[in-house]
Amino acid sequence: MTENGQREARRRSPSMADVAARAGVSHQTVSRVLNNSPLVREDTRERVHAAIVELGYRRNAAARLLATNRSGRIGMVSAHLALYGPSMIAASVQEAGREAGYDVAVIGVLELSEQGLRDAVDRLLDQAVEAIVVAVAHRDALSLVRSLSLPIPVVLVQGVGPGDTMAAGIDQVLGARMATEHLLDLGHRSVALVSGPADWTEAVQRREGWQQAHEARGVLPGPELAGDWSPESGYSAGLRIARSADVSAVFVANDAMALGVLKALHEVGRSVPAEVSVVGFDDVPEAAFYWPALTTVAQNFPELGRRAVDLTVRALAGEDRPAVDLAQPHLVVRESSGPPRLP
Amino acid sequence: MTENGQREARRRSPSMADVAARAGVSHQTVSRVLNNSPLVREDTRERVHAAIVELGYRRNAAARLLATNRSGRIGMVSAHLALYGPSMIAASVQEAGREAGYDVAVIGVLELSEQGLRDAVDRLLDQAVEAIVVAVAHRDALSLVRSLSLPIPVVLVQGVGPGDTMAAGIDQVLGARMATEHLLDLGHRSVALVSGPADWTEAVQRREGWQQAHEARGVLPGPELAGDWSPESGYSAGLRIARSADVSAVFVANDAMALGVLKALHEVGRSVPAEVSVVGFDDVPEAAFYWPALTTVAQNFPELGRRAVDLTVRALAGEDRPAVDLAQPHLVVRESSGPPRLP
DNA sequence: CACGATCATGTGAGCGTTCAACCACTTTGA
DNA sequence: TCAAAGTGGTTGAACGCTCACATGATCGTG
Repeated sequence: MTENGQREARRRSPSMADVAARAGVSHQTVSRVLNNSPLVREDTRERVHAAIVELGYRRNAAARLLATNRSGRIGMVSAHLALYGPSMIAASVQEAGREAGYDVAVIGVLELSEQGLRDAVDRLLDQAVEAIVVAVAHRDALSLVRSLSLPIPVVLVQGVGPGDTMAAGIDQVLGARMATEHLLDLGHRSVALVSGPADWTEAVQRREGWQQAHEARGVLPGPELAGDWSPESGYSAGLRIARSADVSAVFVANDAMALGVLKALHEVGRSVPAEVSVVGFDDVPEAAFYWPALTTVAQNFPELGRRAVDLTVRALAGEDRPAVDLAQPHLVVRESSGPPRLP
Repeated sequence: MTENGQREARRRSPSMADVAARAGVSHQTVSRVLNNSPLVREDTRERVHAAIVELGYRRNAAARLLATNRSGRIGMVSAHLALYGPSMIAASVQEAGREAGYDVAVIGVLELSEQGLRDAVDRLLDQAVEAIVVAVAHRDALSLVRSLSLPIPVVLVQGVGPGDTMAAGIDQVLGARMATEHLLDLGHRSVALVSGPADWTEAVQRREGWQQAHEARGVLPGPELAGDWSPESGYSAGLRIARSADVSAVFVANDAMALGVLKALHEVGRSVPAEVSVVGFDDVPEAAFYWPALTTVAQNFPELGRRAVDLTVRALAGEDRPAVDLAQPHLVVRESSGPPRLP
């Protein structure tokens, strides 16, 4: 304890007071310099800056947060980050947040239980986030988060529909409709569907778009096969499709399953697109190199991230006018879709 | 200003003092309860807990950090999060960190300049991380980060070689060697290589393993084609391979490029594996559904994450004994590799 | 039955910021 | 000439927690 002074000097990083002493001003003046207050003379400002670099000072974020109660951080809860869509959304929000001057803390929820979600939100709250972006397309998850009534703004960014508030998304119904109409336009009488899991809003919406396209033409939709986003499920759906000779076109709710469908068709010896046309959804970077190159629906994720962050910033600024911001996807036509073989 | 009291009471979230008052104890006792100190009687503990839930109290992390100077957070700087390997590593470290009781803050570096990297580290330092995990396989990036001489431990987790300190990784050389030897064992006289970009340590190491395998047999390696991890680059390499009739086997440094190679071979009409065998690296979830199903090298990412975090925790505990922790990959044989066609 | 242990709790300082209030000194304008 | 307004600074009190230490019970022990 006699070496108290030494110990104290040992490794503590320099504080504002140290800088102030060095520059011969008060700590408050240092604070002003750091916060770009105009109320400080040019030469003192320079003296302070010099002291800062000499001491290698860096401002303590915790103390600042404690005093201001504003962290400059927004939280994001995601699920299924191994899937293409969710991971792209996470990346885009993070990037857009950075551009807007926010740190984005992403928490991936492993199991989509109520508890798991609550934990994720709790951990974000512990990190003092100023707002939370929820990117979980699971239906129950959405309603749960809404029911949490958090003291900070919550913005949705996946599985968004017209009824939502404070939500940014890409119009899944429209995308699916475009894909399906593309196939119908080519002359197919109807289009089969390989869907995603029914408890994902996005799966439901893509199914909806597929249905709408048929309705708009007054024709009955083709058969519907349940998938779970995985290539495996696409593969087994593909085998069943290959068996039924009357299916000439399939809309597959994501590219990974479409890959499985393609494989099944190859194995059975049905050619794509000559015998069966296939359209996917996502436009993963590999899609152009599937065999054959996959026609699919592309989503503008960077744009989505920006819109989500924009919404968040507005909510943070006190704007409470509910808003839904749906961006449009677009169809990328490649080689896996073509006109049906004439009978 | 006259309504100062009201304003103060307005929205401030409850503090330890509030809980203490409510439970009829001192703030310190509340702190003890929160930190599971044994020095508190069971009934007071319950009273405090009750007060906590009644008030909806949650402990202020900033204040805690300010007092303890320990954030319970480790930072991670990643690059190329859109690629399979890097994103898996990021996810696995995050998950392993959580299990070890740490928050993991991931920062994705977009451009791998010195400045970009410095910024990323700066931002992590601002977040008061206790250690930094660097998952950037770019050669220059590695040396740069090492030269930074940060006041906190730095652990490497990608592009790791035998000469490193405090590093966890998967043995890339071994993986590539296994892939190449598999092909040689099948009877191919030599194996061609589609490599990754030369400034990625991992690309260099996979090339090294490919070379070693040939050397061990005393045969000359096949031709080498430069790629950049993208399916496009694999595709154009594939076209060149298809043209040279004497190449019967290719080792492709990642699965995405392997997909491109497969496509090129299909287009030219060379069958896989009858005419050309192809082996990839990564074992992406889709690999089993490529056409044909891709033989490839799988890496145990969750294990890698655990080891990296373990190393970090040990470094945090003051251990400075340098350590390199290389896990073994394993070969997954599927349909894209087979014996050469007899001449 | 007084007397150190041990247990359970309270007290006050300190972490490094920002914020509100205040001060001294200059300029302005009627 | 003097009040008002602006400029460039200082001072001290928060913010909500933990740490070191003090204190008051309770208890076994010689």
